[in-house]
Amino acid sequence: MAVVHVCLLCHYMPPFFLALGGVIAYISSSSSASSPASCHSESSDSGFQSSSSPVPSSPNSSSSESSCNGRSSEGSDGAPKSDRLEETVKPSQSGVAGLTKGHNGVTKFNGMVLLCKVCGDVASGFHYGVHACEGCKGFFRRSIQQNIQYKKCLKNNNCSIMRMNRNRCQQCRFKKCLSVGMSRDAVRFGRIPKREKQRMLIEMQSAMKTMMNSQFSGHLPNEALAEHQDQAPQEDLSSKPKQERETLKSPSPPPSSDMAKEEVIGMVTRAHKDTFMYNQEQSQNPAEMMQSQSGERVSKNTEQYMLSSEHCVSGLSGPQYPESEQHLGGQYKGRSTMHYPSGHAICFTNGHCMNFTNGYTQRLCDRIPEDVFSPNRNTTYSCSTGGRMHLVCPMSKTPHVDPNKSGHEVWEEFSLSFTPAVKEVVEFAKRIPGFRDLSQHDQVNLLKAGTFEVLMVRFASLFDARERTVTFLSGKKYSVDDLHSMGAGDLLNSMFEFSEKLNALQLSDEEMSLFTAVVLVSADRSGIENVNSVEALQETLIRALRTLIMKNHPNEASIFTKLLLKLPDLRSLNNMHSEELLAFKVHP
Amino acid sequence: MAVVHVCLLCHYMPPFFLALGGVIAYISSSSSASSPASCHSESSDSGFQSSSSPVPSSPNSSSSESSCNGRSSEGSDGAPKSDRLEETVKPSQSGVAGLTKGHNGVTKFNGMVLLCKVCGDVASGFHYGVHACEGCKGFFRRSIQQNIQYKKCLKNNNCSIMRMNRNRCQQCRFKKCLSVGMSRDAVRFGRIPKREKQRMLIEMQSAMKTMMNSQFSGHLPNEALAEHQDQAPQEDLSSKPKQERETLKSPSPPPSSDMAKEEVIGMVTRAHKDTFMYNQEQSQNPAEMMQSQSGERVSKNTEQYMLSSEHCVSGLSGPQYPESEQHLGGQYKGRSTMHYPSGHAICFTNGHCMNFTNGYTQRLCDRIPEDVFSPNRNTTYSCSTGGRMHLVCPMSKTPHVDPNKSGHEVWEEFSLSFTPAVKEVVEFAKRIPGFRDLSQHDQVNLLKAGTFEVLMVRFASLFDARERTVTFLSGKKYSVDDLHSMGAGDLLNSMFEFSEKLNALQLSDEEMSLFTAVVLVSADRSGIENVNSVEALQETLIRALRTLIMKNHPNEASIFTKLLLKLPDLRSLNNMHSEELLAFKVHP
DNA sequence: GAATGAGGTCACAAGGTCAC
DNA sequence: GTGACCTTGTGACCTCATTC
Repeated sequence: MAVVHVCLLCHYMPPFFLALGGVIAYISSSSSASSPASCHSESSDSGFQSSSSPVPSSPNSSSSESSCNGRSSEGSDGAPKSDRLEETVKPSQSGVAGLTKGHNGVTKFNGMVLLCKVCGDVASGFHYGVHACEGCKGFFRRSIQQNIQYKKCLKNNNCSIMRMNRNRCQQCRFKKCLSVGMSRDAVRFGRIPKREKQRMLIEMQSAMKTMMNSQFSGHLPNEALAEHQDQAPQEDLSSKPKQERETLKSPSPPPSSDMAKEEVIGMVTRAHKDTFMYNQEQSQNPAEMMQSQSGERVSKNTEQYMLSSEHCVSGLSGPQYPESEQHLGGQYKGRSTMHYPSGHAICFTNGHCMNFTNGYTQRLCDRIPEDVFSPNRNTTYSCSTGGRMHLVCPMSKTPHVDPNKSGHEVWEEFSLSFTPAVKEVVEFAKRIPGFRDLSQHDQVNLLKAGTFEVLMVRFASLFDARERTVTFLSGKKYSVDDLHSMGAGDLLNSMFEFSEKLNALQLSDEEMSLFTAVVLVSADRSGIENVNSVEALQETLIRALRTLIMKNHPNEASIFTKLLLKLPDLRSLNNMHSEELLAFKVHP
Repeated sequence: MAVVHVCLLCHYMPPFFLALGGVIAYISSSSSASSPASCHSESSDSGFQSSSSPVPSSPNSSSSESSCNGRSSEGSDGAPKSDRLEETVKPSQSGVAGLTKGHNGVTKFNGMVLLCKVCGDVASGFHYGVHACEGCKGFFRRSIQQNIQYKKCLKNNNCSIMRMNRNRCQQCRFKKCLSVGMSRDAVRFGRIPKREKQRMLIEMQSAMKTMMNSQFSGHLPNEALAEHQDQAPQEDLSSKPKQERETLKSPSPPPSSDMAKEEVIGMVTRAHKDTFMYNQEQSQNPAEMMQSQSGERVSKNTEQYMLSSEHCVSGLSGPQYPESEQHLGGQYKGRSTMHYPSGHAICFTNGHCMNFTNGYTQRLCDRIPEDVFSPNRNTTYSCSTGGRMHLVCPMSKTPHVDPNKSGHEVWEEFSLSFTPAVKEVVEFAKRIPGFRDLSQHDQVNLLKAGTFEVLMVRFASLFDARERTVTFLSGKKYSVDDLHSMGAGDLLNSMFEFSEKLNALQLSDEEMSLFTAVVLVSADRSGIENVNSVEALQETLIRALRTLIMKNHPNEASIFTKLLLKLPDLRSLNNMHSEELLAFKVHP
């Protein structure tokens, strides 16, 4: 979950290409870390194939670079810079072609401009352990020298830092500096060791090559795919010893397991799409999506969702799944969840929350697990803060509870709002290949333990970290502050944090599908009978996910890791949520 | 800034030996020179002092120095050095086996890397009468050539001089140069006289022998030991697996990022080894370990551990950590842990467990978090099942509670047993590079949330899934059934399951180190102030872990994934454990 | 002739400066 | 306060004198 603010391939050079008169400036705006889409999104034309052959830096080419490297520099100094570039673009005298640096500070590599890891401006060198521009270098220096405590960020502590806006929020800029690794301890004096240069050269070339492949061919050739499939994610193949690389590249044909992976991916993706109507509504009109995030539109979506999903799921549960099987647990009596309560509702308060575990479970599977949890079920369904009743849960239509309604009525209404989503998760689970091969006991337990987590992932988009709002299922948005004033507490904050990070990954539908499947089978296993089966299924899904990620983001394997690291976070959220329920029971 | 708290041989040749599949690298990272307490307990007659904390590396670690020299971050040049190391490991042609020197400047002695006496960096030779690196050589040269009067030290005229910070205070650096004996009068031109070499060889060997025998004879097989002493190192190479040799010889150096990773690996591994005495005791004698898992031996180990670890940690926490810093949280008042209680004790019952969160935290950091959890702390310290009192926790000496003892006494005793382990975790955390750069608040919160999980990993070996026994810290084994009859419940089962899977991975020390570090910084973040910093640190550690896994198991990349998937499991265990505490509170 | 270190060189980065 | 430019080191390599 660590948000890497650099497109790894990339490490230093996250990027897009600019092809200019045959000379390529290799530039990144690493700052937009969270938007992998912006990485490698631009492709140069075919002129730029020979990644392995260092781009010759002829005098005239270099000047064009500087004039086009995307830097809207201050103008006055633009010309001199380009002049100096020319001077410095020459074969390194140290014998390692590649890295050159003008004394004006523009660091180039093989004719490619290295960019500031903090703001994406042109880097002037390796400062405090990071390729950085003069601005960020100076800023960081002042920050640490004078130990400045910057004013609090006025937004969400996650301002994007780009050349254009780097001066808007000092706190976030400094944070970014630290997060990309700037440190007094990381300074490197003296000249760059030959080997280092050599290494950079190789890295760069490999990065370019990879990029070329993925850019021009749309997707990776099978060979490349095979390369990744059984390897743990690597940030950069070139960093591996030669022999190893060769092993990786060996043209082993895609094994049958690969086919299985593709199949798994396809099935899970379809399952997801078929069982997540909210999402479908949302992405139904991409153009519209691009246009705005207007409350109205969302409102329409969510309303539609609430109407449609119920329908959708019941449709699914027809011929495909015999009625008997709908009762996931049958007469199974859930084991005590005392030690590990698994309430599935999404709601966050500061200690009080409704307990609707049973209610929804009942609707969900037509079964009533023996939940030690809810002796008073349906009597304590809402949060009371300062005398007012609130239901601070985005899965409800609104946090406001009609005081004229009876407890039962409130419950019914709320139940109506989240039931479709829960049902969808169940349907989704059932369509995960292999899930239904597990014992019913385990299916139920995974769902009990994991539904909240799946919903959290599915509905992460309801949390808008930038605006600090939560969109309820009615489509209405509420500000975090309002929700806090209604009694929401730490759980809400944590959910926001989680959502923000997850949303930043901008997962595709396919990825989201696989990920939620993994989330589900990774659910807490304390009540699982046959752990090995669950693990085997998990492994299959994990492999599929990895394959998918490697295919979609060959240069950002770390996304896979990031996703896995979401799992403990989800677990914590789940537990916090459960504890809310428990706390409620203790102090109703 | 990353504080390197490594206890090393000392001042001048702060070092430890690394046994690397036959090649011994003699390396140091002169850490805070101000930690004499734990340093150089042994000194050879030769003037080569040996470290009190020798850290043998895992046999398969391929890049020797990088993983152990404690050089910090930038490390860009470390890798090349390591490569050349291998190149230069060849029989001296001068007729005296032993000293060799690569033209890159790395001076080796019998395959051991000599370190700069000033800053601990890798020495390039014998400069001005002292083994020194290129940096200190140049610095000293300029100093005396130009007779520079450096600016007064801004601190106490006793800045520690390490590779990382050697440029921060010129005055102190120069002073250090002089104090270690650099002098224009001491220059030695030309080749080293045979006699001199011979003498050095003997000294070195004797130093090594002493060290091997007294410090960590158990870590190296005897035959390997003999090999090192009498044979030229390159012959050792032949004993290495083919692939490993090739890695070593590989001309392409690991990238700087890898270098940094190697450094992280080295530091974390050392931290782990230095702060996990139970482990050390266990592996002190591999031969014995191989023989049996007899209760008696374990018993000895655990008893030793309980005696030694306390000592160890207090040693660590001496001069290296100013008293003020010992108080991890200072006057910090922990936020309410109501929603996410973080008891750290390891114990499992079916709903009843002692609550010693406060007790241990207090001992741990000399601070008392405001734990809403324990109004009756120290009054409810044990499990009562069927009238009998039990303390079903392997971190205690025994599950049986002496009914004649007062609650306070029982608590004290139990506390004594687990406190060392907890302290060790704290010490370990502090030595994770970057951990101490987090805010104290976050350090404390991570420790609060993660200590249990770290302990769970560290002590997974106490759970023997095959035999279905748990070894308590006293060394005594108890069968699962017995423990269940004493009140242990689901938590115990889950712990068993977890341990079994973890143990199956057979992690090396290095891997274990990195993994526990990852576990710690992956702890629940619901109370974290600066999530981004924690995430950045996590990312660093994750990368290091991945690098390590890839290196050690090039064909089993899935191990990395498996490890990440342990995180949610740990989270669940942690939560179950916490819920035990909560449940206890609810039904004392 | 082969080691081996002093001293030189210069690619580079920290930190200072000052117009903006 | 920012950041382009400048000054002052720093240290990886190189050359060459010195010694065996």
